[in-house]
Amino acid sequence: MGREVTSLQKRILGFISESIADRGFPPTVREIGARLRIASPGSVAFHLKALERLGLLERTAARSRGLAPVESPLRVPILGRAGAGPGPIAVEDVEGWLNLDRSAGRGAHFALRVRGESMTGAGILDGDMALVRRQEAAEHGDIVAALVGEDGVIKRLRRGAAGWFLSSAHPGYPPITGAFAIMGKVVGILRHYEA
Amino acid sequence: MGREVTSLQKRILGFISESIADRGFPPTVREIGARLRIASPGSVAFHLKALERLGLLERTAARSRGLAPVESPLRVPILGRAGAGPGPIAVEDVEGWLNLDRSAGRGAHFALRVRGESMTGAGILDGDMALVRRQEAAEHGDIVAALVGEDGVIKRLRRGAAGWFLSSAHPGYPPITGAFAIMGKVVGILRHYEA
DNA sequence: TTGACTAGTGTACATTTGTACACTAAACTA
DNA sequence: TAGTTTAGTGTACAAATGTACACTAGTCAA
Repeated sequence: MGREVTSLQKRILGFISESIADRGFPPTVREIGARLRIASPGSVAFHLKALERLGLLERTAARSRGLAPVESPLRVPILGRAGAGPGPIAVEDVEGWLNLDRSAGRGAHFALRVRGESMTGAGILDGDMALVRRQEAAEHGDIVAALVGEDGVIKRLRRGAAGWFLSSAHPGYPPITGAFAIMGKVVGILRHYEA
Repeated sequence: MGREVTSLQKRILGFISESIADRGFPPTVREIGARLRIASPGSVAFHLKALERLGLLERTAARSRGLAPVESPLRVPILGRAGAGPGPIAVEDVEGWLNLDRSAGRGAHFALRVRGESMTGAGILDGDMALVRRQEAAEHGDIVAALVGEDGVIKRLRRGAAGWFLSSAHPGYPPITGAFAIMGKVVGILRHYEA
């Protein structure tokens, strides 16, 4: 079995992601075969085994549809230059894929709604969702979720002469130099515009 | 069949989401039964039918694992006030669930990487991903992805005395009053902090 | 007291499904 | 020339799987 993914294998992986995005569940071996004109289930199994070996696919043995692309199944095409007009998106316009990462659901992350204007200078607005990876420490300059008394806040962690402190990114908000506990590091910001 | 979801049905829906988050694919009728101590597959089917009828579950008939919760399977807990320390997140701290919506993958959306500082005043930074819903028109005040010549840009759509134009949100960037085509409306912003 | 609804058991069955095996064939490499 | 890799067909089979059906039982409202 090869060390590099073939174009057919890429198409198989793409079809699996497409199936998950469209229907909510992965295809069967035979559904893959039907789409990619592979008549024999054994031949599809061969490619799935190769994809698993290459670390591009997780499989659950002997389970129907036991396929999970390692790159998230929630993929949105990232457009490069053009891509005008309605209709399907042309393949040549797709620069890559945005993965809304499935690993975020695995317990290591949580979300915190941002309250107030104290971080607008860093592009974090009131109402944004901060995606936080739980960890007890962070580095100078990281944006973190911290617990100050009873309140969870989103601030930038800094180290000064007097030790660690939390700084805001908006005029009029003084740094927090008192006691605080780090809940985790902010790894992403998600904002939703209504309607 | 009832008009309201029962607590058992909620647990079934939760288990389906859990299965997808953990393994990448939904459970079978019998797997649901095994987890929730329902011995008969017919009984599980009864609840799945009820969930479908209530609009909480999409089903693909006669397909193994043909289950897709309407609320996205990619769920991250949103914490309310407390929730400090390591370890599992306490149920009483969870304010709700952030759904990284599966519908985003269904062809109606694409992503565009934001280039430049022209929208920093609206909290949209260089390098952010804009999640765009494809549509040909938008309303006054909407943030849109538009095509100006060959370039895709993220701007705020406005209507003035002289007609529609695109405005930036940063000093020194003049409005775009020439020809442009709307590619879609920006429905979300996703930012990823590395490491 | 009848009906509707929730909740369940047990059985049955036709398909679906993953996997295994034997075999073929082209392209490339050592 | 022999071996490896990619790519495929066809067949077979046990197990998994969705669905259907007949039946039971408790609760609650009309």
